[in-house]
Amino acid sequence: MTDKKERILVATEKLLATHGFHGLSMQMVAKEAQVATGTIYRYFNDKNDLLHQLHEHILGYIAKRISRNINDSMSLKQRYRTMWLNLWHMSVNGEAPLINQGQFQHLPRDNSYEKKALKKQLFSCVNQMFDEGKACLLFKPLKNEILSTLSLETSCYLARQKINGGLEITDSELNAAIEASWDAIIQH
Amino acid sequence: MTDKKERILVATEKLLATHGFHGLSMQMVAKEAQVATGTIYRYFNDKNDLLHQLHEHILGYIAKRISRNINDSMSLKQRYRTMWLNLWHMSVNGEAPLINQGQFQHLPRDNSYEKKALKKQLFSCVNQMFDEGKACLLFKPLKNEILSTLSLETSCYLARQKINGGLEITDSELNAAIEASWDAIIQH
Amino acid sequence: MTDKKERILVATEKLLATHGFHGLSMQMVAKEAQVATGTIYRYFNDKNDLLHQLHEHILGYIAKRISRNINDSMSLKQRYRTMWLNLWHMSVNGEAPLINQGQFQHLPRDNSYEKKALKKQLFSCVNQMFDEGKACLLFKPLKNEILSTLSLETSCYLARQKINGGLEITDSELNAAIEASWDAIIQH
Amino acid sequence: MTDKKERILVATEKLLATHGFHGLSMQMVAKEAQVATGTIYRYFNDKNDLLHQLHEHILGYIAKRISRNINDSMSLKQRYRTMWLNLWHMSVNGEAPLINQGQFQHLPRDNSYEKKALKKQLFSCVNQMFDEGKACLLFKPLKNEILSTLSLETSCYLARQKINGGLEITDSELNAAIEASWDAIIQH
DNA sequence: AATGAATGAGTCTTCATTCAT
DNA sequence: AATGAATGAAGACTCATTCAT
Repeated sequence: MTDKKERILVATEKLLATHGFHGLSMQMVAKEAQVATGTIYRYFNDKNDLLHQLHEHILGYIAKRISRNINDSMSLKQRYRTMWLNLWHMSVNGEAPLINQGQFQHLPRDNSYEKKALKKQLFSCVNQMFDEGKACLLFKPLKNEILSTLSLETSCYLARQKINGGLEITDSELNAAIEASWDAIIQH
Repeated sequence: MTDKKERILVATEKLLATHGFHGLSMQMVAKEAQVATGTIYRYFNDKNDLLHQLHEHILGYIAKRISRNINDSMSLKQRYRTMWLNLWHMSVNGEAPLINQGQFQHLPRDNSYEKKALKKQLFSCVNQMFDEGKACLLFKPLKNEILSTLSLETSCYLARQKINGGLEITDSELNAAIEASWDAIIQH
Repeated sequence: MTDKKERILVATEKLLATHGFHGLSMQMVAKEAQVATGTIYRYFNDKNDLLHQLHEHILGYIAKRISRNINDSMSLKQRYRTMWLNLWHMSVNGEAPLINQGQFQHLPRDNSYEKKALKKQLFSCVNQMFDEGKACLLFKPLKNEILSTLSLETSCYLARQKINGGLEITDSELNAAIEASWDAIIQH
Repeated sequence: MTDKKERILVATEKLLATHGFHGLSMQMVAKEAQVATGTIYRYFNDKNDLLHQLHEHILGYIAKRISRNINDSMSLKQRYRTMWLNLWHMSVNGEAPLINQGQFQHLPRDNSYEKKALKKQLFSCVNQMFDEGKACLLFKPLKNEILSTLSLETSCYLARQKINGGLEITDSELNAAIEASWDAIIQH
């Protein structure tokens, strides 16, 4: 990817996190990325396109990040803990500030076929874990989306509260939260 | 509350859900509420204030709605199910379209003291349930915020996926999801 | 018509004549009309609409102006001379600077039904003259549009050359031109 | 003339006819001419210069085209008819789409000395015809510009109406129009 | 209390022009 | 000679806010 395009995307992500969707102007992006306003339009059709491409850019990043330090020889529980903490750290460290923030909800043309395909790819290692867990009767027989929401994604929701200043959480509480979310999906 | 003020708030909520935060103009609100533009400024200092008051308005609504059909004679499990389903129906029916959508995240002056107090009030019945559950050793000894995120709030997250078109869910799956989220917080 | 709308139209006509279609900015119009930029958009949908409405405004003016001092008791020749000179003076004095300048050619939505109807009205006295002339066999049996182009409209074309600085013309030459254009349409 | 310069001029003429003066960008011209944007500036100082040179280019074309099939052995009437029809066909066929359209009216630096000289050259055969006609007392003793406007140029004006869709004209009507315009300039 | 016309700063986007390659 | 990425001023249009009525 061109140097400038990359810089524009990075600048947009940063500003989107700070200012939100409204209050994000192309001039601001240009200034932050240290390019001329017009330059943005060489790489993106318009503001919408910029946000869409950013979305895909971020999804790609999350895809890589969520499966860090995961390999098939690990036990299900180990994989679960690792992914949960990957999400947690990514969220808390602001590596993907837009995750779970609904910032992309009002883009027209969203939920397109390509987006869904991308999400498939994103969660491939997640889906594999859930499939295996259900196959050996360790997990409850529910759709992967439901299992994920009940367990893995709680990581992001807790992180959001921490970031917003509404929640402090110790290491042992974090550990207990992981175990509790694990309880939600295993058979008892 | 004045008739006009009420109408303005209702119009704002509707438009906010449809158009998102950006693309919401005072003129649009005035038209939707059948009120002159200037009238809005009788009841609200500025656009920010309108959104803030709307936020509180909505929180108040949710407060009432979440505890519908709840009374102290019900068992903990019954209360949990009822509140979970109250949240679910409210979310799915679009009664509080802004719940969990992050639409209010970028308001300046947010997370103020009054907001937190309001949230306390909002979750008073929720907190009572968690406190009782922990007292009788049925629930895990975790902060109420964590318990809530792991269990009750999954209702909203699932509802959001349903609304976005990314998830279909049957009645039996819904029931299983409630049970699973219950498993997350009880001791095993 | 509102005072401001009138002022905007007048300003636009003036600037259009001076700067042409390109190089006419809404800011210029606003400044010339002594209104705020946004005010223009209370009365006109967009730039196109402004130009369209100006066009009709001008056609209306020409309609009144071309038939000044005309009445049915005058002979055909007298009426012809009067209309020819009305057009001439209007053109030369810059009363309708856009006449015959093709400034409206690139408006989309032009040549609409309403425009044609307006032109009918505009040329009603002209058409009546040509019809009478053909009825008494004084004029050649041609369509009114053709007769008009060959005779009356030469007034504008000559005026345009005078304005552009390409032609000087004396009173007697003017008179001769009227007679010559009369020769074009009468039977010999 | 260089191949590229020619291509740029041709592209500009085409786009000018379609899009009008406004809505013509150098990028569009470059794309249409299959040339890099910067290349245009090898051959033309700026956009104004491009339009000026295009104007001269077109005048040169018209000069050649108007005198096609004309030679001195033809009678005045024959020459008149031929030139009238040359103009007519050129206009109607869109060979010089900018003729009579006022597209060049607002160029600064226009009506320069060179432009006038060019026009002399352009109308040399026309002027010769009018001079001969006046010398033998066939034509009225008026300036050539006036004679031209009253007779020859009606060709363009009628053509414009036909193109705009405001006028349909049969062959016999066309013929009658030529005769009528001839009547305007001859002595009776 | 209510209106809605008016404002003008600010938004997204285009485009004539330059310049390193 | 030719390219086309980059620039940033300027354009059309919007909208939060005010104020005379």
